[in-house]
Amino acid sequence: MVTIREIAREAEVSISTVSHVLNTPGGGGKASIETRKKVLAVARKHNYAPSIRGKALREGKSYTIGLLGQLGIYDYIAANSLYGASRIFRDAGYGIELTPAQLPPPQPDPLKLPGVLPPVPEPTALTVEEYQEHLREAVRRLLQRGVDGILILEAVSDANREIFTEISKQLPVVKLLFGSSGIPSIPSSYVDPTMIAKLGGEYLCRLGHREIVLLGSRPEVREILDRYLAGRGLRLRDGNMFPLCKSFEDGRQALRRILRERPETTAVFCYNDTNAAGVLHEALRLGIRVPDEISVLGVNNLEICEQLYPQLTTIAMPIIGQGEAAAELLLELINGRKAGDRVLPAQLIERESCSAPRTHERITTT
Amino acid sequence: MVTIREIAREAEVSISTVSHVLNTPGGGGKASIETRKKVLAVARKHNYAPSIRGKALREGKSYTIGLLGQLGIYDYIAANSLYGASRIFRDAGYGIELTPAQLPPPQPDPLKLPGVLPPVPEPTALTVEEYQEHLREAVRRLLQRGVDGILILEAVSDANREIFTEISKQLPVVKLLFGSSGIPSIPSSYVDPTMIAKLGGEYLCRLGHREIVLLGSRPEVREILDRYLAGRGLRLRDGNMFPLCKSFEDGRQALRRILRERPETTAVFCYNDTNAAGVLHEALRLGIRVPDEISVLGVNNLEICEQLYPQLTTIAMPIIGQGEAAAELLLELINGRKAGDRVLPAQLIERESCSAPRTHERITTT
DNA sequence: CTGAAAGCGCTTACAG
DNA sequence: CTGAAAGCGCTTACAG
Repeated sequence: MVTIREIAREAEVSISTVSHVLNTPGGGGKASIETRKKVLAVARKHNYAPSIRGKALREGKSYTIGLLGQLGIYDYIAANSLYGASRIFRDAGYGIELTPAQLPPPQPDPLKLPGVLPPVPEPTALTVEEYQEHLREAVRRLLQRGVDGILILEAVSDANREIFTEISKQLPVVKLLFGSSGIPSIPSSYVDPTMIAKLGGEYLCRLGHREIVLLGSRPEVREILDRYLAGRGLRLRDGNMFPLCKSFEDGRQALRRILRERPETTAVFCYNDTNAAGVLHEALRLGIRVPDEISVLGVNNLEICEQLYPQLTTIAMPIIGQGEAAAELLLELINGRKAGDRVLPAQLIERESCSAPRTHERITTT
Repeated sequence: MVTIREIAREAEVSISTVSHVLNTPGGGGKASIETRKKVLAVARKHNYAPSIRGKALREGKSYTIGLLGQLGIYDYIAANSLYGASRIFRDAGYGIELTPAQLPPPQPDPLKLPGVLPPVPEPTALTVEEYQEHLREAVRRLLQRGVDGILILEAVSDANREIFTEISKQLPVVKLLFGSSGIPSIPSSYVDPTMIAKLGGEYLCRLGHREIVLLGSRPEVREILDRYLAGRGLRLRDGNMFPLCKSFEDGRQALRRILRERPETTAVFCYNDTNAAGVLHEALRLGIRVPDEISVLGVNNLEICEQLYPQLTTIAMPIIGQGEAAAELLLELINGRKAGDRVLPAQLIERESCSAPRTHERITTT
């Protein structure tokens, strides 16, 4: 890369003048038109753009955002919302610093060849202390690299709340996804859980379902849905049996348990598409017809929805949009303004996995 | 962040001495033990680590790697191999610069709410010229940010070969995934296609299949597999009908066409898990039993394999390992050494979608 | 053994 | 209208 010094020499002016011309787009009325032209011509000729490194040092900021989170780039939703954020940051002249603060991915290498590849640590095996150590180390690196703000891509929990609160005193911090941060100094961008609960409840009621089970939602969603159903003389039928049902495998087991303990169920409201995929998978295995014998509703609208059998009806949310909102929040904070939560809407996507209940046709159970 | 100047003042030494003590871990025999102790104590007290920004400017390097690619973070394989790379870079003191060079994701926002969210451009609609402009802009930003090297996460094509070649003259560049780069100055890390072809061919032959169809592989894989089969008196049965079969939807259509035009087929070798998922989906729809009536073999070992019905037998590759290898290559180049391609092994993962052929039991077609 | 000085690429008062 | 100077945080010869 050519430096400002070389541009100055070739344009036969001082570096001050070069800097000035380049930083006053309109002309500013300072440099003479001739000088201006000459400098711009030389700069264009060399395709010169001021080095961020020099600028950063001088201005005391880095034009870089640090990314902090375990999920990070390894999850469809996180990745796509991050793309949304990256567009906003890019347009504002900011880069995203990825690596040094990145926690391990949620799973080990799909293929381990013993003796050929180094073993990948199993992050699920991390103790709380190890996790916290990991997080602190990540923050330390981010600070050392002088990021201007931090984007958290992780759910706030007892294990990290204190650490996050601590950083937010030193630096602008915004959280992306996973609901509100619960920390006043850390605004968040997320999708309205009330809307998700109501959209799902309303849809299933409209189809005529009265025996509905909810899989793996946060407590507040459950409460909202319960209240909505109560308004129609209904209630959730699962007795809160499945608060932790999240994964594909969880979904499979949940369906078996539903068939055993709640055979009257006509609709399963799965709070993510992944456990919904597990429910569908197990239904296929057991010969339970979806949606004829049981309706399945997901949340997220992942790519996988169209690839499942039957295709999954789900509640979509603006994934890229959440990232954009978070980036806007963080830029607000960096520019010294106040910022509050950004709550985005959801939308129902009808496919094949829900229909009116036809309970009495059920053929198989177990 | 506290600076070296404050450490120096508090330890009552010059900044030179602070820098020296911190940069000679062993003691180096230069500073006195007392001074050393004092400096280290103060540094530790403040949790001081030298700012990368200052160091970078002085040393003429940024300790940052730029990421260039369309897929980037949005794909399971790319994301996980990137995680592998990030670990290596982090341990070497390098960060990864994400945003400004990132091209759009392969697909639009799963949810578009008109009037609520800004529209997301459809990258598939990019013309070659737009794509090239995008790429050049990304490179320009990366250079402006002074990255020490570039990691390319994209297949080399006629549209970008020249641009990539050009960058590799200015900066160390390494390509990750998608086979060899075909550009001498850009080494690559990838999985051995010969091994994939042979593993698949050998496995299907061992099961007794003689009527095999190949879906969506690159030509060289086809050739290798053809040669392997020829050694056993067999040949591929598809007449190269499906070179471009990549997506889920492609897989669905391919199965219908196979049943129509190549009904004798007993095994489908899908060159990725995604089109294999399409084949399985369509088989379910049509009532074709897998593997009883037709065996399906994938490549990649994506998460989805275990979630399909039946679970997909596939050829796995070291995904994180490929990223690690690429990072090592790039560090070699940055440190002024030569580096060649790194070719990694594959491995068969048996699940449920392949068995010995039982063609005569087929019940349905269409 | 320790510190003053130069310099990486830039911007911003300030002087002329 | 233009340029010399200071300084962002660091490291590295060099002098003492």
